[in-house]
Amino acid sequence: MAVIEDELSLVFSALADPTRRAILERLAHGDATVNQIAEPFAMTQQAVSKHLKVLERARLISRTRTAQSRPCVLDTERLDAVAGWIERHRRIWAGRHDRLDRHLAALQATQRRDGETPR
Amino acid sequence: MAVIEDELSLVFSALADPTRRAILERLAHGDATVNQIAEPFAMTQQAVSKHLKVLERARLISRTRTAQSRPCVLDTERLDAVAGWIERHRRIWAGRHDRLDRHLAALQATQRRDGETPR
DNA sequence: AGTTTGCACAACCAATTGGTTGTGAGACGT
DNA sequence: ACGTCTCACAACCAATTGGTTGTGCAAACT
Repeated sequence: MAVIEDELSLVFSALADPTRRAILERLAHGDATVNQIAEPFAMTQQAVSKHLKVLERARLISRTRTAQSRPCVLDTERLDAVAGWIERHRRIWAGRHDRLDRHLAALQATQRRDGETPR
Repeated sequence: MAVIEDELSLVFSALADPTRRAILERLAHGDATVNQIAEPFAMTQQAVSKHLKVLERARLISRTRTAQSRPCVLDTERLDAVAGWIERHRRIWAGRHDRLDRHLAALQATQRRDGETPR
């Protein structure tokens, strides 16, 4: 339905998949080929290739052609945009909370664990 | 396909829609009823209601029942988790770019708090 | 009591997503 | 030259997404 999709939406939806986040974590430790990336996952090479295309479209990774392999490299710039958006809104919301002195929502802030369950 | 979806994926995919981000921006300026939220959008009230349900499932907003209206309130906590993820990865990636990759193994070991263990 | 307002549930629809298998191109090893 | 390895394209499929209309409940207004 969304023919044209803004950058932010592309990045967020690319990050909305555990497999793709795992791929990014893998790449954070060093560049890798498609097969190296695909190896730990319980899915076909083609499926991983699709995920890489999504990440590439969101410009979270870029790829070069070295002989017959297509090494994947992280692209930091995109993540800065997302971090910027988040930070802006965090600030607004934090301000709102101080002003309104709402319910003791601050108590929930002790929970800082984000569990991931890859397949 | 993803029957069980982790918190992070829920939040990211909730943020991956411009309409929903606009709703959050609207709510940042104050609580609002469904109709107030729906007013500026060129879509039906039911569609907005669906978006609100997505945001609620991602726990980016919470709702109370006040008489016949269902005011929406922002929930900051979730965004902290996302900001945390982003920040962690930004650091790793930044480190990768202006440092020697070899020495990073130690650093990333200390920063890995969300167990993404693909297998 | 009857009407209006605020909201959500249900059924439907087209487009997208995330996976599969099948296939084939291009670079490498021998 | 031949086989192998790396990777992506195409066709297909089920499930999900993002919208619609139709409907109906519950609270509020008159």
